[in-house]
Amino acid sequence: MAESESGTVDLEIIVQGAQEGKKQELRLWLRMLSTTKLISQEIRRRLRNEFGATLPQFDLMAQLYREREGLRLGELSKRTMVTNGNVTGLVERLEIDGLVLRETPDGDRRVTVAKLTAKGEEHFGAMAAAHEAWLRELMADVDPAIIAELWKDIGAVKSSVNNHLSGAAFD
Amino acid sequence: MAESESGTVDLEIIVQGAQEGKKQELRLWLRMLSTTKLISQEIRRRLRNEFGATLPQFDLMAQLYREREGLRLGELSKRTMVTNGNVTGLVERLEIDGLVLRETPDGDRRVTVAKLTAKGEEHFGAMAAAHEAWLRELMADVDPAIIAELWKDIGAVKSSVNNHLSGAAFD
DNA sequence: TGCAAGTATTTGAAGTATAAAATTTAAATT
DNA sequence: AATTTAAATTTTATACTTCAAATACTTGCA
Repeated sequence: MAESESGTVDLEIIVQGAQEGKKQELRLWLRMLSTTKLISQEIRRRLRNEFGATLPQFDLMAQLYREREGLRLGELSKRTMVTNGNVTGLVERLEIDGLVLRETPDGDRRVTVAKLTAKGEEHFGAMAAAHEAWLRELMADVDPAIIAELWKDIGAVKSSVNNHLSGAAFD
Repeated sequence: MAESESGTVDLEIIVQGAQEGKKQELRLWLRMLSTTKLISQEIRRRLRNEFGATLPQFDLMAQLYREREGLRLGELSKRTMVTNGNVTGLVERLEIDGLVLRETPDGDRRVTVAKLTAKGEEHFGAMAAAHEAWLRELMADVDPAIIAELWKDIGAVKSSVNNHLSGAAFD
């Protein structure tokens, strides 16, 4: 913050800062994107090889696991950030595998509620334990303090993004 | 749950630390994933509305833009983290739109090189400028120092993940 | 009562994604 | 030269993705 004294040192920093600062967000985004892709691909591969499941199916089941009474498809769509039309097919396939079941409540026949079957709960339990261990393994070289800081700072990014969206959608 | 009279303080901290630390990586991953999805969806929407392009197409063109002589499809696959088979269709559609062209070099007829057409370069140039501005806008509320730190720390995560992959693939 | 307006889900079309098998061409062996 | 091995891409099959339009049901209100 010292612009004082002789005054030439900071000029360099300012000039450089202006150039770099311009693309800083882009660089961060590209790195976030490639890192997320990398992890996703690895998790996807392991889910497939060890449990015969896909990542979207895992995500969907994770939501149902913590709401044992089940969830409406629309609510499932919001929580998984998957479009409505997509949830339909996802639940359909899981129902065929006997992991999820659909039912229409008496009150409102427009609604479909999806919930895990006993088989689904058991299956997901095993996957969730492995999934958590995989993440610890993949991030093993990162200092826990850094992990905590990243969690906080990415939260700030998320808030900013949420404040500048063009359409709808919130967190 | 105290195990001894005198030495219980640290134990609690340790136990709690172990519990929390256990899921820290999972929490970070979930936040990274949801934030990345959020930004992707917004970028996707804007690319579609303002340029009639998709995100994968944009990514692919970005690679070709910085390699004016063109790239082999295999190389394109690595750089975009998109599978081989998928690159084929992606390039095919871009060729139909006249943004990309394919050619087979004389030396090796197994190879296909894709490069941007003049129209493709012009089109991408406009998109890239907008894209960069969008990211600055979306992250506008985040302190530049935090952006820089995130870039560095996510780099550490990426390295760790690369060191613990089960199959192949590097950065 | 009756129908316009709203809500919840499904369907359809085009594109993107993966893994794995198949194809084509090149290089290395024998 | 014929055979094997390897490399680069395409094809195939299935799943996931989005957006937009269609369907089915509910509600509010004249």
